[in-house]
Amino acid sequence: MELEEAKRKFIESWGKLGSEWGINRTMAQVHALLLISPDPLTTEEIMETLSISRGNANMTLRDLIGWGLIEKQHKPGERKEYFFADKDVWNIAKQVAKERRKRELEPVIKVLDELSKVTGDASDPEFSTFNKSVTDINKLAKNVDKTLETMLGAEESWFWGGIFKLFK
Amino acid sequence: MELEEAKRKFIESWGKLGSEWGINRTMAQVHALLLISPDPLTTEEIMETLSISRGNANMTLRDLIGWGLIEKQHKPGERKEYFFADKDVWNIAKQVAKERRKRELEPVIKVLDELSKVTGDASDPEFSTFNKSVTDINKLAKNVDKTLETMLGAEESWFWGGIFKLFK
DNA sequence: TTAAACTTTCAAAAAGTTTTGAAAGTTTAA
DNA sequence: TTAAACTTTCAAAACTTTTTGAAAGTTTAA
Repeated sequence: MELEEAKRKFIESWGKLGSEWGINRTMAQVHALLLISPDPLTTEEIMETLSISRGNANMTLRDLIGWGLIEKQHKPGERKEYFFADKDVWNIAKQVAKERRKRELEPVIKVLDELSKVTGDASDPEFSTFNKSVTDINKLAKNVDKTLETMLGAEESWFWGGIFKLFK
Repeated sequence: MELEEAKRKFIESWGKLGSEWGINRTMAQVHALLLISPDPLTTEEIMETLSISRGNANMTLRDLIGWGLIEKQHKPGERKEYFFADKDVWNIAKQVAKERRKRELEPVIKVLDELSKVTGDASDPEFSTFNKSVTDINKLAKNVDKTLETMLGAEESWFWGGIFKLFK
């Protein structure tokens, strides 16, 4: 396979994976493009390469900055803004985990905490089934949350040494 | 909060979380409904409770069976099919992880393996940046894959004992 | 100042996804 | 067999999300 074709394929696959995991396709594609670019790119270049509009490029770049996945860079003497991606996949994974935890897991835990407080007649199957499922899910969610917190906090814990020893 | 309101809220929240993670809202809601139902429900009852059409209910139930999250049950002397959800949250998490691994992670690894094979001039920044990102992501993906395999295979490994000791 | 170079906004359009519901198909009991 | 009871299908409609592009806004150098 030729390099240009491989690049296209990489961008396409990354976009598809993103959309399957609830991240919009364009955002994942822009991220992929920056991941394989040795140098920072301008909005113009990104628009061109991916055939997307100015508005879309701008919004997507802002979102990616919001996710902590890319950064702006200014070149001395130039007005244009350049964008580049952090290339450390471990940082990327951490950043995504961190954001999803904050944006999605935390609000759900808040609701589950409320729902866990609902009281009722323990001999009523309607109540006890509801209560068991809610408290079980709440426990799991809180454990995942705590585990993530630990994982994301500790740079090189026993945990990472154990799980990802083949990788780092 | 009253039980009926709490049930509604649980179904709504589960649906929202599902859609954020790439699972269709109705599917997550039907799953939530069955999770808090002490008894199996018919298609009719599900349609009614969630105000969805017959077609939608049928498709969604089939999908949920495909994900291994719910099962059909037949009551002796009755023609209708009843549906019920596995209530063990640990099984649910395992099942979802298993399916996503198969449906999404595996195809991506296949593409990454191919892209890793692309050869080029190591002194060309275009090639070396592409190559580094692809091989790094490939390594991470394979590690996640292996880790999931281990986790999902071993019922009560050191891993779960360690990570989820507060939960089980 | 001014105007060129660039970035941001947002309403409307396009694209993508989900849902509907009526019709077709299947199964069962008699 | 038949027909009632139930399940499945799928094209069209509704809804949701994403994208566009032109206009407005901002910054900078002279």
